Amino acid sequence: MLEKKYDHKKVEENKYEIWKKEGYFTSGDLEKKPFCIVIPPPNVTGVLHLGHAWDTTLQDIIIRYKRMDGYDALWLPGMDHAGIATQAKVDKKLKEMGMKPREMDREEWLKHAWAWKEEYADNIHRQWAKLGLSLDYTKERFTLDDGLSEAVRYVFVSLYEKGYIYRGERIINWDPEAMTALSNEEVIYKDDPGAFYHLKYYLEDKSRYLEVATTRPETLFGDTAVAVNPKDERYKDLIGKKVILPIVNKLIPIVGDIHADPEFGTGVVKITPAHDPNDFEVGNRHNLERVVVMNPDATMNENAGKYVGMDRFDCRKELLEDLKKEDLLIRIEEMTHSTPHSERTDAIVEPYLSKQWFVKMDVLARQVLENQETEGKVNFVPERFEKILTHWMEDCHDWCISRQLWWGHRIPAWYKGEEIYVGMEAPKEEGWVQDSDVLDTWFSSALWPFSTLGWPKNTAMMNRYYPNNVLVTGYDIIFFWVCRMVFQGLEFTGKRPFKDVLIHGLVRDKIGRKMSKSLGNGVDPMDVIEKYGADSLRFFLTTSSAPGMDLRYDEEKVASTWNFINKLWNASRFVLMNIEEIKDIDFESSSLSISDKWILNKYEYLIEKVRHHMETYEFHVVGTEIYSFVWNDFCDWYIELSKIDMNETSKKVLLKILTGILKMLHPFMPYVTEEIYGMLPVHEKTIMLSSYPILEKEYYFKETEIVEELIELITKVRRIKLENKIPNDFYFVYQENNLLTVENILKRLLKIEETHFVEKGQELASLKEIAVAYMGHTAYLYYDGSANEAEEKEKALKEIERLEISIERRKKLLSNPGYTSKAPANIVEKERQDLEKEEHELELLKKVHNV
RNA sequence: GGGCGAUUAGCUCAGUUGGUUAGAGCACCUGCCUUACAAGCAGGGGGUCGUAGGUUCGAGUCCUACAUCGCCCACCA
Repeated sequence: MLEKKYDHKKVEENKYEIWKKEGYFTSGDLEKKPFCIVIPPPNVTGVLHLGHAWDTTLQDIIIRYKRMDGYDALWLPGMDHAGIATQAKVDKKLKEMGMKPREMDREEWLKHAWAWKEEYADNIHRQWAKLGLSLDYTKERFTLDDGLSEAVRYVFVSLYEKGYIYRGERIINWDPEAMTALSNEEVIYKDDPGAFYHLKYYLEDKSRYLEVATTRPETLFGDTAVAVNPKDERYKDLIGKKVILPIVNKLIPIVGDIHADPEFGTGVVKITPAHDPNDFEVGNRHNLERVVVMNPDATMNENAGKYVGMDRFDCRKELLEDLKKEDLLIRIEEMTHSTPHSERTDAIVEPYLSKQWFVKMDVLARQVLENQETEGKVNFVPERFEKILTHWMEDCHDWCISRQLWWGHRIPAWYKGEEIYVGMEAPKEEGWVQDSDVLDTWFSSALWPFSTLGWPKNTAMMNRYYPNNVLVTGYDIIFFWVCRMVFQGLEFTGKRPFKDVLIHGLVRDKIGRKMSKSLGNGVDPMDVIEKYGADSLRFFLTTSSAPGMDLRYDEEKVASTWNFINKLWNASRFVLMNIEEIKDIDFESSSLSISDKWILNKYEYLIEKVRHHMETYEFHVVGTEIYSFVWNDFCDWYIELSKIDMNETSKKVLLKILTGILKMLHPFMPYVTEEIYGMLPVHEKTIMLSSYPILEKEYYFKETEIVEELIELITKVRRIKLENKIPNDFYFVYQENNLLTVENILKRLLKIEETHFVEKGQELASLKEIAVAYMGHTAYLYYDGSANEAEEKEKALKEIERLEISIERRKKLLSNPGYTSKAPANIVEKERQDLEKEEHELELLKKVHNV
């Protein structure tokens, strides 16, 4: 027997270990149809937050549903080495231990990094277990393991051979703190206070100067020209002449280039080809020299003259002083300026000329756009997120993939003098030196849906589980990750990597702010589990918002989910108390009572709705449907009705429906459903592997309307009793005989005394009368008391008025030929029926209240 | 500059292809320790669906404009 109160700690103890030990999570039954989800690999940098809990629970719900519904469901776990993020954390830790990570031997450093990885992987495993995720650990992968590293090398080599990977000097985003290149996606623009510094660039003959505005004056050491628009009448004549670069006193040309916008500022732009992507292009057009003025750590280099060795911002300050002294600074225009920051280190990113590896994106992107026009497209749920993919593909720049880091996949390129060798393995001859850089983390993540299945080998797993059925992720990493998986998947497997992408939003705090470390408003899912259990957290996370929308974390809602589970717990307790001797759930339809039929009917509709919304990933609808069925239909009405005449059939119906509820709730709340399921007199070894409820059309009953009528009648009488303070020894007088068939129900649920249930016609003149109209029928209460009849009459009059208005509207509607001819027939028919019903109700009410 | 989302009860959110009386949880009011559950039961109140137009027999839902809030992309000498 169940305890009186639901205890989530007790319920959730040990179950995960058993599931895992028994191999319930393990996929591979070849008799069944395959279904596969590959987990978005969390970074081995830290702990999982509520966003992970949400993301993974969604996947677990899908996987558990499919597993129960007869699929060979593989949910493949794994983690991401997260190059720059992990390296930063390992470095920080080493520094705290008093070491100098950047001066360490690379191999030595990597040992520390792997130790870190092991520690954090354990941590993540523990959290996955707490959440109850049914991951197939026998197939777990890590982005740096041998197989995945081979896939990475294979992809690099073959893209290189196809000409889609090249090495070149370009302006890239340089993170001076991590001292590595970044991709465009790893740069975040923030509005910072800054200024436009207006400088004087004198013409060679010093007859006049050009006013040049810049936000980064320290880059002037790298200026190799100033540009004006060739159509700009103000400066047209100056093209070809020279100006004196301030402070440096070097002559640089004035070039005519469309990059200079006559409308913007003074219309004169300084050109620094080594420190600005646009200037780089201008430099190419005019064969300008590229002068790099900074070191990798963003201190000034020897090209900055006396400022050499200074930090870029110290240099800016001092340079401005010097410019002022020489009267070369016209003014400082303060403004907020959107500055690029490194996503990981937050350092201000320096556009920087550097030799890096790139993926040429044009052909790869076009393939994706073409594929999205076909049947084999990637389906986004909700659909609107497809635009993020297509926009990215329509407007993507070549992808800088080399990173000046140690933690990652080493680039499979070797150099000997000017020669380059790119291959899966190192060249055999002597003298080749491997590129010291590693690849962008997203380069390996992009292969995740298939590299985890053994690709590039032609494995059985690959054949069986690829493409994946669905990918679940947040909208914030669509262009980081989803886009890249799609183009790599198409390029290397010829297929989309996954059929569907289910997109969810971000978890926010109670007042709508993004959860972040700096705000300190983060919520640790492990704390929530401690307080309310994983089942409550899971149900809350997955049923509280519509697909694609953000979610506000609200502890009260988690608590309310706990209450729901407690309700389920107690309903189960009631059922179990009553069905001990039941050994099967087979019953004859002929033995079903009207209330049995009513609940079975509702139950079948529930299965239909739940299955439909599970397939379309509308878990919030599934949640609401089950919630209201359990609480309102099953607990409030059916259980109460079943108490009146508890017989073998109703016991079996109770068991059947409870079993179905547990199964439908299992994907959402695996622990408590397993606990209760195990106590049922009829069950399999685990609910996880039991079969999901299927529709049984024979339980659609049409003759259950009387129960609906009863519910309305009972509700109305309860209100009248409560509002009029009518004592329990009232008389209930029914007008129609069909109420006799449900006499017991009325007596019990309305607490009518045995002798007080009487047919219309008996003389009760000494008592007061209140009429109850319900769904076109009437019943009466007679009682000895001082209730406010006037008030009841008032209510009846209000009801009459409402009915009259409604009838009037319906009549008008039905006499409108536009409506009757254009609206669908079933809608019009329903309108007619409702009109008839209301007219009948009105007539009755008027008669009863002598209006 | 381009795109997206939101605006519905006091709060947090649902609301399928347009269909009549717009739902839930929490909060609120009234009465109950009724043998599964007081973290509960029974009953109740509360919304001119951001604004203004339009389409339609019919609009929370579709179209146009506007307002407010938020997000993404691009640009930013």
